Amino acid sequence: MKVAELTAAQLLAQHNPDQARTAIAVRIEGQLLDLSALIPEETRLEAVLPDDPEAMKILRHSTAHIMAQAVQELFPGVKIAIGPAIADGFYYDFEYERSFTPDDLPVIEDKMRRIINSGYIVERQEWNKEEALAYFQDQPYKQEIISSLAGGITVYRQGDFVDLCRGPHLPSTARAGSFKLLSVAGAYWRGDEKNSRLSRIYGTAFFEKRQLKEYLSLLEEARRRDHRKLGKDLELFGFSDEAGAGLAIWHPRGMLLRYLIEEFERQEHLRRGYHMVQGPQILKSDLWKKSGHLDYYSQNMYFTEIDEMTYALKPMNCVAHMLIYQSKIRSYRELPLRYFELGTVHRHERSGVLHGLSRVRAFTQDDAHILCTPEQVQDEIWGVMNFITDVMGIFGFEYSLELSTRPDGSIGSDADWELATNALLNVLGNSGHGYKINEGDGAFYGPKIDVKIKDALKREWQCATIQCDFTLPERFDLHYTASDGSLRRPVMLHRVILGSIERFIGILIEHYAGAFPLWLAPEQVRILTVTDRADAWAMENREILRAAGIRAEVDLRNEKLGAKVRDAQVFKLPYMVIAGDQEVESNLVTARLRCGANLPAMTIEEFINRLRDETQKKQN
RNA sequence: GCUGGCGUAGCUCAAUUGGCAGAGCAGCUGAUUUGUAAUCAGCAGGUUGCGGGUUCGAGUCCCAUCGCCAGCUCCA
Repeated sequence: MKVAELTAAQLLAQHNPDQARTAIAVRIEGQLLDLSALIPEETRLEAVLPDDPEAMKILRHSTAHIMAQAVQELFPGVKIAIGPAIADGFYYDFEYERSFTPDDLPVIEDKMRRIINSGYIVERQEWNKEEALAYFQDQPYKQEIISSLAGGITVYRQGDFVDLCRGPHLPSTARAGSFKLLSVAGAYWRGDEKNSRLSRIYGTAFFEKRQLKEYLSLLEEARRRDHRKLGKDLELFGFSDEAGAGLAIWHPRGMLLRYLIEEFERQEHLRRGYHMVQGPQILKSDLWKKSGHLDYYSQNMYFTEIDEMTYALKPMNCVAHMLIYQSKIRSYRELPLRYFELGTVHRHERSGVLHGLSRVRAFTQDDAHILCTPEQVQDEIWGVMNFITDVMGIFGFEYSLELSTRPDGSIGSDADWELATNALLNVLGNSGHGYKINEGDGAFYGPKIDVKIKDALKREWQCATIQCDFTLPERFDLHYTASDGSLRRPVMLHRVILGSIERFIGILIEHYAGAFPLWLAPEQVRILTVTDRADAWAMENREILRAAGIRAEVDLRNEKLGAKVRDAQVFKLPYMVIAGDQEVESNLVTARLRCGANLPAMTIEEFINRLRDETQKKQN
């Protein structure tokens, strides 16, 4: 008996008329399908409604098609490539006689609105290869895609515009929501710079206008918090054309912030049984040959000649730590050995990837190398994991965990990989935190856990990482004497907590929007005088605060109080102390918080105690 | 590195088709002695990133270079 076939829309209308009106697509056994698809009448289907996570992708992908249609109508002869939905929106790649510019965007948007208002039915069709190749004869990118596909081709038609697509799509262009085209950029066909260059237009779309507005204001907020902008405004750091690209220059306020973070790290490491060490900036090339960096990393290294001998600026800190381990015979009783270094490394990053403090050519890692027995590996990883959790908690970051496992072409024995991978997995399992596994994404020398934190732009940054290494102990022929007198090979862990101090500070600036918690504020208190009658009182109290370890300054300028408050606010200083006739008279402190609130008058001792309490909490 | 865009005073920006490089803030000087986000006035500030070229004349056009921005790619 033949089963009647209906479109998904018809079937939905029969069983659930309410949903049929707002449905974007349907889901059948987990598969997304168009409302226009023909399906057997008795199929169980589920409506994909606008609040469904999949609906957003469909909307954005459909909006990309609408944009392609608009571009094709506005710019005859344009070649269209691909246009997928992405995390926050969509893009479409085009090839045209000129690059698109931001000025084109409003024109395209207008056209898109017209297409949406026309309410074209979006129709799914199945073509064979020959039909598709013939139809897209002027579209080389589509031809290439068609040629690479096996079997039937599905296309979507809306008005006169037909695009190759797997779908699903909105049932009509009228169902598109609020959208905005955001930027134009260069891109390459299939992401390969050897291929022809395309002009990419990025946009975003939401079902509700309110959601679009929220997203746009989030983008605006992200721009406002950009660490490159705040770093300059708050006089933290700078760059100089004369110094060179990707080389940060730390100004007094930024250096103080950095010092506070580094000092915090030193104390935390000492507390956890690490030894502080330091290697030189340049080491002989032969040593890099031994470590393997010359073979695997030399294109990123800087070299120099001294006495006819080649040296390299260190791109990583591990090598010197190997030499320290090797400097004497090691017993199992000494292990684990944890060497910690705030190590500055230099890497020749490609010029196009440099970005503020996030990607630089010289940076400092809070690097440690742990050498231990195989039996100790898991405890050591667990210790590092706790360390990371504590530190992220102090800075108030959310983070995600990823395990990267053995890649093709790796070195080390199966047993080594199993031991290390299991140790990492066990720690992740006990962490109480979800994690993702990236199969085959580990380094060739060992598996690793990466910790990623989110910044204001919701970009994820890799900070902490724990990596097992099977090569270096081998290459440096490290061993220790075991309890039975035999010589054994130690296991080595590389790990960083903040990763790059520079990048971490960049993230911190955006995280706090420049308003650092008290313990990190370079200038914690500024005393603002109302008239010069308070100058002596202000300076005297600055000294009292400084003696108590508080970073205090005075503003004695011949300005109105309002102007001084404003300047202190612009610098996002945590505390302002007002110094006028009243304060000189009473000898009490009147403090203003950067949120605008005033504290009741108190003695300088009470004020100091308050600041100490707040600093100790190390929280926002 | 690739593609595109950009580079004017410390900062934010202006300068008609190629036709006298300008403003606000910051700085300095003076006045003002001021109570919670900008007191007033004056002065000074530039080889328009650097180097070539076209032109009677270049901030503007061309070439090269350095740097910045976006994206691609990269991040053993």
